[in-house]
Amino acid sequence: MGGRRLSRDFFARDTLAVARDLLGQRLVRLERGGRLGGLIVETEAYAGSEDLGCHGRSGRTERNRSLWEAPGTLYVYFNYGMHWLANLVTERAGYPSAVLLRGIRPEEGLEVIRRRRAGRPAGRLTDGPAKLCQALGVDGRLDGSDVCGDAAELFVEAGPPPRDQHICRGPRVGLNSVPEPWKSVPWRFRVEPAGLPGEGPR
DNA sequence: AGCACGATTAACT
DNA sequence: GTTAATCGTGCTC
Repeated sequence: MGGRRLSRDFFARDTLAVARDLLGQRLVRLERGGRLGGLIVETEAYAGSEDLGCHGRSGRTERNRSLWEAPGTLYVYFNYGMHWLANLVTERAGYPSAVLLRGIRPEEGLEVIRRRRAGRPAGRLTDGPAKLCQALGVDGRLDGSDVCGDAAELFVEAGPPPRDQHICRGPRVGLNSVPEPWKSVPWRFRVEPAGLPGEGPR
C-alpha cells in the first residue's frame, strides 16, 4: 500500500502552483504503523513577507520559524486558543511561504477519524483546516517535521489530478483585518465534489 | 506583567 | 447571519 510520495521538488515551486497542484493528492498520517488520510480538496496559498495575510509578514518569531525552513517542512500552529492548523512550506528556505491544508475527503482510517470527530455528520469530518488536524491527530509536535523525509509521520502521495474545470478559486477565508489587495486575492483553491473519482457529488 | 488578537468551529436565531 | 469559546503569542507599558 502507498503510492509515490511527492518529492521536495514538488514543494520547491511557486506557492500558488503548489496550492493548485496539491488538490487531488493524498494526505497521509502514519500512526503506530496505521494509515489515516484522504484526498486534498481545499488549500490556500500564503506567499512571502509581502503577502500581508501571511504569517511571514512581520518577520521571524519563535512561533512561525518553520515557515522559513526548507520546502517540504510542515508548519503547524495553534490558533483561536483551541485549534491546530497545518501548512506545507513551499519555494525555498529563507522565504516565508506555505500552503494551508483546508480540507480533505477522508479515505483511510475512517474508524479513527469518526471517533475523533464523534457526533459530527459524515460530510463534516475533515472539511476545515482545524477539523482535518483534529481528525488526523496533527498538533504542534509535528511542527517543523519534514514531509519528504523517510521518517515522516505526515506526507503527501500522488493522487488522481482533478480537471481544471472542477477547480474553484476564491478569496482566502478569515483575513478580516488584512489590507487589500491581500484580503481578496483569489488564492483559495477547492475541488468540486464531482471533480474526483469515487463517491461522486455529495 | 498585562492585553488584544486570531489562516476556526459549533451552536445558536 | 451572529456569536461564544478559549489561550498562546507578540507587542506595549
